[in-house]
Amino acid sequence: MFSKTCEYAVRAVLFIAQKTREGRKTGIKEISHSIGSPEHFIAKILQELSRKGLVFSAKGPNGGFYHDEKSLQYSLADIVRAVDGGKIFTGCALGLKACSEIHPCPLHDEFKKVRNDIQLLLERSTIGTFTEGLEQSLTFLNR
Amino acid sequence: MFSKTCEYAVRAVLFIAQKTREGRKTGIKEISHSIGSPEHFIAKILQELSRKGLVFSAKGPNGGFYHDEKSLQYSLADIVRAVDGGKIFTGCALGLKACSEIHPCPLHDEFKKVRNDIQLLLERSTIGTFTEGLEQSLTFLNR
DNA sequence: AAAATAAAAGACAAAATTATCTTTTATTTA
DNA sequence: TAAATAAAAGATAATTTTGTCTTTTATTTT
Repeated sequence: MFSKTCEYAVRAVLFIAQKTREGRKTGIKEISHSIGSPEHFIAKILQELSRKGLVFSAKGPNGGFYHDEKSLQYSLADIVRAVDGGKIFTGCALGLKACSEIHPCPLHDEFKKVRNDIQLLLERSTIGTFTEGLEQSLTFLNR
Repeated sequence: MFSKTCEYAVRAVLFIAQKTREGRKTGIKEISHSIGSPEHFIAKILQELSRKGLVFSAKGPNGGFYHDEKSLQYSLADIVRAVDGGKIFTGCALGLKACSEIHPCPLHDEFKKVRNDIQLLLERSTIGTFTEGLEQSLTFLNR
């Protein structure tokens, strides 16, 4: 569904959001350990998200990644788009570039609905949406 | 969503189904040209599908790929499972192996529905479902 | 100012996916 | 039976994705 990169990205972002809610920054080591990802790999991904303003970072002691209030409001769709692009929301199920409403592939009409459901689901979920479930250990992010 | 291999597979199978309905077999050259795929790549994929009984093949002049009546009844879900496995129907959106109903990731409940919709859609579509649209050029498979 | 901390950046490597090319085997037609 | 046809099989290669390692830069604390 999503690339591994994107899976790690979402998990990391949700973890950072949770820590932000607890009032602390969190470093690469803690993140990679907590979401079960390769350390340098998630570092790269977060560098990119940070360039795009979807997370913030601070160097030096007591540094790490965090969200400000505004970035807690970004949606999971924003994260997915930043990492995987919009293909999953708009692309053809059969990979046909020419597929469109007026020139549809055989699956076009059926898949339209599904893709739209996925997008809506991700658009309406902000990064901050999930901190409570994580806080109470109702949900998890590693392994 | 699906791997490139899977996209080609579904396109090829739908094309073969259409030709079967016209009463003819179709060769790798015609298939690859008609669905816009690399020739030897789709050949490999069809070898595999043929081993699994999802398409049939005949060597020699007037040979090629075709469906029998029974294999026209296979669902797109069968094709997807044969190529990509069932991951898309059952896997965790965040790639967490331990994610389950009783131990859910933050997206689990929301994504359950979407994954199920995708599966239902593909389960209820037989290979033969789409020949008419293709026949009448209401839908297409290449580019 | 020095030491410690932590992200940023860049180079490199492994693995998986996608694609190509050549040879072999089976079948049919002439 | 010979020639032509077409899939099967196997080897190899390119590309993309995923993962690792090392060095540099910025910041904070002592």
